[in-house]
Amino acid sequence: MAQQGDGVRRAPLSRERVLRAGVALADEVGIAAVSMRRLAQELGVVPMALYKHVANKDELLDGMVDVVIGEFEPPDPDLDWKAAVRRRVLSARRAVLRHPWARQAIESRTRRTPAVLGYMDAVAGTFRAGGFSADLTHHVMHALGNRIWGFSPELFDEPRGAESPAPSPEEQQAREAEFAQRYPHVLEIAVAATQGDLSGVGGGCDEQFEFEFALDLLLDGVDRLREQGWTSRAARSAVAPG
Amino acid sequence: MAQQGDGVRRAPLSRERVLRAGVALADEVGIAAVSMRRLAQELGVVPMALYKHVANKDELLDGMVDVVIGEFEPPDPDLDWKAAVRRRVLSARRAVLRHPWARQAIESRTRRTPAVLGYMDAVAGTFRAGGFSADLTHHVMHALGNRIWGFSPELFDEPRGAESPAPSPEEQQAREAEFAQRYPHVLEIAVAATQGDLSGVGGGCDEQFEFEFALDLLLDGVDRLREQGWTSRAARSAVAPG
DNA sequence: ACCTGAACACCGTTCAAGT
DNA sequence: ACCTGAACACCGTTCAAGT
Repeated sequence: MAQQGDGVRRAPLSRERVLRAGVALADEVGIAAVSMRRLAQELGVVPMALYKHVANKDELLDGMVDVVIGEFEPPDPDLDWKAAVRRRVLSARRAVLRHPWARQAIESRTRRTPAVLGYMDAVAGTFRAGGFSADLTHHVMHALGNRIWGFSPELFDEPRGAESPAPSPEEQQAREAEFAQRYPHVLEIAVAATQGDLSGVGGGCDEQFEFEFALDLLLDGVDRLREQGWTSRAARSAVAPG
Repeated sequence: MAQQGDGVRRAPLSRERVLRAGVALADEVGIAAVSMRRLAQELGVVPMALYKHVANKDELLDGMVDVVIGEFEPPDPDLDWKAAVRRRVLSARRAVLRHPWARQAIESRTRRTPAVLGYMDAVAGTFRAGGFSADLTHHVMHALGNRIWGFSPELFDEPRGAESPAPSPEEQQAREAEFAQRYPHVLEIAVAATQGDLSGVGGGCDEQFEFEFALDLLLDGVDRLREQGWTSRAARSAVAPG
């Protein structure tokens, strides 16, 4: 039964629809709760039916990342290389922030799909057009690392959703005193980051500022190398001549 | 039966032993194959027994990362800040390379254990001792990101273990031609990276060189900021005055 | 009081039996 | 030829029943 009974979900399955449903489900319940079975249920379909559109769960996740990449906006082609890279990466960032699971999915995927390669090619092409050698472009891409996807790793804890039942004020104070003694420098930079508001260590720092700080540091750094005609051959032989 | 029958595994369980066994198992079979049940079996113990030493699987993984952090070697205290950070990070890199699963485990963990905080405190302390303000130190740590753990993200495919049955030479050539047309810049930088040896795109690049390139780029960049007396307040008001 | 086997509520994926 | 229910070989974790 329920074969043609409920009549609500009649749109035929397709890879596109499976992937979009995967993205929507991950947006709603988090990536950890996305399973083949749960996704099938969401689509009103038997789990096995998904296997006609994706080979396995890995391919599903790859495809979901591709959907996010599809949301990246290409920058105005008239921009100079630095502005173009900035815009492209900040557009990627907006997409990744819209899909909180995407960061972890991108980090754990190793498969390079056409969408992934296409994006990397566009970024590399921007550097090449800006006068970077293929050699330097390669190293620059490595230096940017996952920042080309618009995110940098979480250094500190994610803000916690009150999992422990709120310690008493005096216990809280004792804990902070111990923290200050054991990790004085971490405390210090957390204070510097939040101008004194310590609601959860590391909780209140301006991630967007950090991202752009690091991005510009890297772009300015490689710009300088480009101007100097840096090559990896010269860099290697400077360390180990011969 | 087997309660006292086999006599081989009699060392009493402890958190230490559980974590070390977890590390050894992950080294052997990969992190994906590490399950509570499998680990218990490896220790000659019923799965439930592990729960006396770790609260759950998340805590097991956190503990395993802590074991790896325990292998980091603190640098000679007489080194200047840049050399000290370099040594520390490169020591972390050696440990992470010894445990290939550690990279992914560190990326996916969000819990900040005492071991994690202790290491971050040491790195932050090195910058502070080198004349960096707490403010700049904070931004520098963010810019380094996961590179303080000794790894940078994989940009290209991991070398694949012949999963497809080796295409025919002409098919291989057709595939390469299509790749060259669709992703010319990716191809170009792959060629530049490997000096023409393209056994698997992106396969043969010198990751250690890339890592040190990016590390030095960042350290030199922040050194310049330190000399200039950079502050985030000034940087912010340069963008949006007032 | 301690320990643990069985059970619960899931997984991804295969495959044989049905139409 | 197509489709799919049941099954396989797993998970992490709970809990009640046993000693």
